[in-house]
Amino acid sequence: MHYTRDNMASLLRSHDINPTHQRIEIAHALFSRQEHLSADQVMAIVNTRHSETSKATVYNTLKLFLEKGLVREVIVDPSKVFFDPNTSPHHHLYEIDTGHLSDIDASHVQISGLPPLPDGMVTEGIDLIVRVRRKA
Amino acid sequence: MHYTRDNMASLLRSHDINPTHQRIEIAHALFSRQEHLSADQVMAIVNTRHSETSKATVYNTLKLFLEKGLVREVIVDPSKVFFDPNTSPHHHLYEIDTGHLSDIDASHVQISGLPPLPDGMVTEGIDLIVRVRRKA
DNA sequence: CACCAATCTGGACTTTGTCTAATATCCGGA
DNA sequence: TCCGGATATTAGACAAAGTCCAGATTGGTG
Ligand SMILES: [Mn+2]
Ligand SMILES: [Mn+2]
Ligand SMILES: [Zn+2]
Ligand SMILES: [Zn+2]
Repeated sequence: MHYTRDNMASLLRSHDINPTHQRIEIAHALFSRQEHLSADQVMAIVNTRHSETSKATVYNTLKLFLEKGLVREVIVDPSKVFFDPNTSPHHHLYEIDTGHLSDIDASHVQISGLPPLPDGMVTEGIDLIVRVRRKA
Repeated sequence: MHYTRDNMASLLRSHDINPTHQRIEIAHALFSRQEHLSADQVMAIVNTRHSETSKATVYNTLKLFLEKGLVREVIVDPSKVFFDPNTSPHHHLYEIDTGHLSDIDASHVQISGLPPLPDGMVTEGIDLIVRVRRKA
């Protein structure tokens, strides 16, 4: 399955999102790269060559994708949020020096011994972030 | 051991920090409460009654505390950083609705199966965040 | 074509955080 | 005590990420 714009349209429809030109471009930026991108980076990618999509639309669209479960949010840098086209459960490795964020497959990682949740609470997600730095 | 201002001064000295009036007040805000506070919250606490400490000093001081290992940074909310007076290894529970952040004791939690680090990299820390929401 | 709802847009605005140049404080030596 | 330099604090300008809104576009449908 390639990440053509047509396939992006189907993907959007399957998540109950009306596939407009801008939404298709933004989805294509994320899914064709399979990388963690900030709103700023998405903006830059989508607007290479000629400017097509406004800042407001980029933010609105990413928020929409989030609500519809098409992407996931990764909060590891205090100065910007990353959007992640990989919504399967997985963890993250963050290289502090470079700002590069990569996936850690969850299938072999095991987390045990977490205390029971407070009453009336339900888990929205468990984020495990390994912060690394180049050895001195 | 109470969190008197005198004890704060000793604590600062023991971390190689020159204990000034402002630094003592900021340390006192964090340690007497033993809570996770944002820079904004620290600012508000320290400046109740009469204004004493500037925004620049609050940020400078929190960064200094961080460098000297007196506090830890917790990144869970895309809109602000929390500072944590508890530097022992522990995890966090984040209530998305309220923004409230609490500690999870690390002693019973076990994380296994993490892949080996990329070459030349060293772990700076492992953050485990359980995001919860009030049940619908 | 005319209409309506959904979408997109520029730009003003807010918030968190940084930077800088001027001032204040502290401390050791003469 | 007075001086001089180092350290610390400050106000306010600035920057970057993100939000908001009122007006313009778009894309069907009758
Ligand atoms: Mn294009
Ligand atoms: Mn006071
Ligand atoms: Zn990921
Ligand atoms: Zn904590």
